Amino acid sequence: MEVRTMEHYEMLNDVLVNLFNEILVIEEKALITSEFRDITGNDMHILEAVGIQEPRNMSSVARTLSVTVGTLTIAINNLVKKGYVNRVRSEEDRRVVLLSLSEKGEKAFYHHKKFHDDMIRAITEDLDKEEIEVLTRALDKLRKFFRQYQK
Amino acid sequence: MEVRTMEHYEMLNDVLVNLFNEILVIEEKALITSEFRDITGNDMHILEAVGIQEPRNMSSVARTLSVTVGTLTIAINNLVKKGYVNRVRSEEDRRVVLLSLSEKGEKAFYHHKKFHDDMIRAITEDLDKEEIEVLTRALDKLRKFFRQYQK
DNA sequence: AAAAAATACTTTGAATATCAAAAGAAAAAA
DNA sequence: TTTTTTCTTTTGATATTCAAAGTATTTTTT
Repeated sequence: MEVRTMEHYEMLNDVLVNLFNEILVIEEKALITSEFRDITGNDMHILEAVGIQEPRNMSSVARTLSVTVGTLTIAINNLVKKGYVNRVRSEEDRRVVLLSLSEKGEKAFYHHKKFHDDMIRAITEDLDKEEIEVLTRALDKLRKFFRQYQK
Repeated sequence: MEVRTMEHYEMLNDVLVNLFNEILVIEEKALITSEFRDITGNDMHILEAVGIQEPRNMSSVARTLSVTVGTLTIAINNLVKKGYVNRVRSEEDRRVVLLSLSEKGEKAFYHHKKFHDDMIRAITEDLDKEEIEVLTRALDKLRKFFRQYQK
């Protein structure tokens, strides 16, 4: 293995070992500002899954988050109590619970989104179009690797 | 924002929003094989922090993991009970506890390392030297972004 | 139409993770 | 020799998670 490649290996390994493990913690610190001081990083993750599109039911949100529906129920209890999420029984099928973001929840959602935008800007700042293309391709490979390894 | 760029934005955003959140879950599934069925992803993370170098004390490992020493004590109790970690009082300073990996712990450590190696290989396989360069640079920026945002 | 099965969700009980604060033991400083 | 500091563990409280049991509603079968 030549030196140059070795450096890249070390770099990538460091990212995998350290950065990914730190990201959730750091992200949480960055997100939980004075305005949204009563929600955790986990909560924010749930708000993101509930999203700003059509209301979603419990099962589908749980699937997105890879948790059981029981686990989600507890988390949603909290978010409803804190006023971030609306929980409404469906009229068509009264077994179904529909989740949506309250105004406060949407605010938090957009606050989070801004963090991601900032992050993407930071990453792509000094990259030209072609380089961004390369980066996108590499990350896509990373994703495929994970999704395939899952099996 | 032009269409091409928008696509990349979506792509990068998806990676940041979903992939990073999934990675730890997927990694855990991939790692907890029949051989190491009694440890969690969190355990594996701790084994990684204890590492295969010189024995480390509680405080320093806790700092690496960004948890309190009390939290680490509990986790180490488990790992010692399961036979992955050796916990020895230092002779020089009898307040200090020195942690090291047992043979079983080292095996798990290398198993984990192999996963990372596979992943890096998968990512870099189809990329030429220049492309790897771009990827490395972008990830380095991502790392800097996070470390700086932390303040 | 009634009974049985399936579906969507909540509740419960147990395990694990986490922190802050208190407590214990040993070393360093005064 | 006290006092203070350092390193670790313990304790009590809160949160997250899952599997399994329970509830309510809808769909399917008989």
